[in-house]
Amino acid sequence: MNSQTSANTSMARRARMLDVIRQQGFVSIPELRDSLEVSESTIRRDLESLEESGEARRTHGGVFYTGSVTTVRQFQRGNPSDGAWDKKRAIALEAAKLVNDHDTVLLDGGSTTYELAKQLVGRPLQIVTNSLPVANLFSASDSVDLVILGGAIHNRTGVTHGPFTDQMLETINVQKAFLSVAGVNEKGFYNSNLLLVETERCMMRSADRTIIVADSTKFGRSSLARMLEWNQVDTLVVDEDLSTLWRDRIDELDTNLILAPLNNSQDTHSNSIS
Amino acid sequence: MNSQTSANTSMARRARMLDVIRQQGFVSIPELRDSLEVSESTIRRDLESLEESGEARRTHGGVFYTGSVTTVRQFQRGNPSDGAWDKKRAIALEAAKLVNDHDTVLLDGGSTTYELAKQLVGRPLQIVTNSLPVANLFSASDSVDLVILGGAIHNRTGVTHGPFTDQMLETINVQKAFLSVAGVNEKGFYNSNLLLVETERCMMRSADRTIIVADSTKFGRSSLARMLEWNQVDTLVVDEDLSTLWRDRIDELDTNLILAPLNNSQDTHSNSIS
DNA sequence: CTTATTTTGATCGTTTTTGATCGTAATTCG
DNA sequence: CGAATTACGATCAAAAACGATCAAAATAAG
Repeated sequence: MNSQTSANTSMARRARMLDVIRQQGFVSIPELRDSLEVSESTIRRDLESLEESGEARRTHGGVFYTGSVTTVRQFQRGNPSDGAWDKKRAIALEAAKLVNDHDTVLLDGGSTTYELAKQLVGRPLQIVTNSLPVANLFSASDSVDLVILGGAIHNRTGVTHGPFTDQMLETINVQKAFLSVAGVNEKGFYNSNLLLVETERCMMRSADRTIIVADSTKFGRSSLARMLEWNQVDTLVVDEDLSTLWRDRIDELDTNLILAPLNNSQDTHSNSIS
Repeated sequence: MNSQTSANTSMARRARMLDVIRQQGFVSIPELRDSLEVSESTIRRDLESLEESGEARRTHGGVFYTGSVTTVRQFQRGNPSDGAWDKKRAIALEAAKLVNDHDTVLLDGGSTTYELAKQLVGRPLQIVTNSLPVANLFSASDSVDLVILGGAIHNRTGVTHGPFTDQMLETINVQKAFLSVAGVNEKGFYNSNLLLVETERCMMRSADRTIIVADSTKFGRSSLARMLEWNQVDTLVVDEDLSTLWRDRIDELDTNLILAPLNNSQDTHSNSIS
């Protein structure tokens, strides 16, 4: 009941900014300037920090919302439980380099592919996905042609699967398919659900290149259903914590291995994605 | 503005300060100075101690309350209340009554059908939809079997359409389909996009009953593409602001008309946020 | 009543944040 | 393919906020 925008600090401003971005999906900088009544310079600076924390993604002409799941207000102190998250993000950065503009890309569900999707927002691409969260990321974007694979939703994960999905995949061809896994061992790649695995097999058949994204903790683990054999996979993107044992093993196969560097330094200004 | 009678000790002041901080979530130092009528230096000192005890968190420009489990303070979440929004909600309430438990229901995109979807969350149903926002509503629900119609995403609206969608609809049968429209005139029902209209025709063919939800402002308006004729529609749900002219016209057809009462009571608190 | 200790308020130099300007890069349009 | 327009990042000066220091007022003790 007092002044409406009394909270005139950078933090409060960024919170409001993020609110606007979330609501609209995409906002231009002049719009934000009018809406928040600060200079464009300030907007740019805030956006820089907002992008760094992964909550938004800048492009020429504005910002996309990529909303991290962490709605919790966090100060500059690092979250202790981010070990695995750093790996996923590093993998996503490397995997994003494998994608060229105007590619047709298939994205599976899963947290790592979701991170990859966040990196791809704003680029001119054709995206095919069976993941509801991934689809939400791109749905506001003009630069992306988005195709959703229909089918029944798997409740926990928010991905479609089943005969509808598989049938639709048969008539689709993509250049690169990015798949996630629950486990990797010497026999192949695993996931936890039989129907999902069947859908992922269809994905592989629809793709010219199959790329697996998996953090190093997945290695040596198996799961219920075997999805793919080693020789069916073209490229594998893993964080550099992968043991030398596995590196050597993969060397002997004709699967490409890409190791994603884990940037532990707080060098945040050098990462530019073109 | 209150009496700061004899309780002018530092402890009492800090207690009041914390009260203000808790209430507002965030306060600037000048605000606290005005509110407590002491100098800024004193405020700073108090804040220092308050931060040390972990009850508040200072930042440049002010203080955040961190006292207990931070009720994540939303700044302004207010949706600018539309007049039309009340109508959509009234229509949604009536339309929800047409749905029985364990029905198979098809939901089109659009703001009115979205309101309907919100009313259906939690009920045991099979839901088929081409709308990304609608799918998100149900994706976390255990009681719903959710099927998404695949296909290309129409950017602005977040619904799938096109040949994939149509093809998938051919193999699907639902009991009731709820469709939204952009306009209604004496010739039939209109929407703005040709491909979307084609998809909606397929929806109608897949449904035993076709139900149109449209608020009264849509009547008399046409749009680019005619979707359906009057005789293809079983039931029409409209708010009670519909003119008598249109009521009489519809009376002469064999389309069921359901008028949704507009509750003018301020029952705006029942909208729940997932 | 005087003195010592604590608390408060004011001042000043330093740091952070902000807004404007300008050259460069990207995008659009002809 | 080149020109015009728009958006971007870097730089710099002004403004705001901060911490530290010191004097004045209030409180407590001798």
